[in-house]
Amino acid sequence: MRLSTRGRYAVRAMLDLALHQGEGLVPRAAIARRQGLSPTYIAHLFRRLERAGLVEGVKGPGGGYRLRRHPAEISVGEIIRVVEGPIALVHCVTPEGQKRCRRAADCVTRGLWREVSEALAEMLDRVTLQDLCARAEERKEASISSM
Amino acid sequence: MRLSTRGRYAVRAMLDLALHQGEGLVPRAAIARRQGLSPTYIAHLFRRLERAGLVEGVKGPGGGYRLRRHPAEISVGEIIRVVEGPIALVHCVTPEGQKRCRRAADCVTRGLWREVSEALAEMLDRVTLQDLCARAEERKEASISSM
DNA sequence: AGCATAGTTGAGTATTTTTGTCAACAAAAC
DNA sequence: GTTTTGTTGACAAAAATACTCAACTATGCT
Repeated sequence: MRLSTRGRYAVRAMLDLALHQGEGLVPRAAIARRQGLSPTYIAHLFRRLERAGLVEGVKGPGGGYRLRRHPAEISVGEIIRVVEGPIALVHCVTPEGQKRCRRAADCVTRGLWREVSEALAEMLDRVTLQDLCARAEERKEASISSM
Repeated sequence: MRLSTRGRYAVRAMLDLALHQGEGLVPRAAIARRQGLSPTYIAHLFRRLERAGLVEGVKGPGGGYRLRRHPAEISVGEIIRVVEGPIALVHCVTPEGQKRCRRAADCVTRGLWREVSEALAEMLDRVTLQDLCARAEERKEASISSM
């Protein structure tokens, strides 16, 4: 029941983008360096995020990535769904998964998994990149004031 | 972010045990047949559950498994923790996982994962085997009354 | 005692998923 | 036209998952 690195890296990379978007386009190498990730792996994650309309990649010197929506309009849940698929504790509560499970119709536990999955999705959808930026700011201020 | 079959099978097998506990010891073969699972795989799951004190295995003819606590005292969360480990969206919010992540101290996303993991765990801890039994009964009555 | 029925346990294996890397390519700036 | 940067598909190593097998132990029955 773990998030894979895909989801975690994608959220961290997107947060990095949100934190540095005032500086214009953010190149892959900068994100990779700050977040300690592989540049090419980031490229693959951002390809999905670009197709989903969350980021935009600009080629050429001075190029890089930028968010296509305001950080307040991008939720953690959306990012995760893009790179990991539906937020579901079990496959059979997703539209396609349901078709392939013979037990789906009268499975007692399935109802539970569906309810919990929906609650989990709601939690993740309520948190936006802006919220995470605010947390990062708090964190920074706290470390300064404690000096 | 999926539950593995370990967790799902364990919950289904434990529910099967709860539903049939009035009939005395429930042999592995019966659970396997009803739930469509491999008997030997069930054996391995129940070995963990036995060590955790949730079930008891009785050998010999007429043997089988039985719950060691009342269904109302066994939560789905507990079952999952026994067979899958801590309920956590990311490894770094567990006690051991935290030690192995250099970023743990000042990671902004980690706080989010911790909060969501705790909420998820609470949800799963609130649901007991008895609750699932009640759902199964409802299901059965509904199918009878609709005839 | 001896046989049949069950659970116990450790080792091993096949499959799938995850987590990347590599190399060739495309576009844009200068 | 060269350099910088993103794009894309193919591929591969590693880890996790989902089992199976075989030998063993305990118990009840006749």
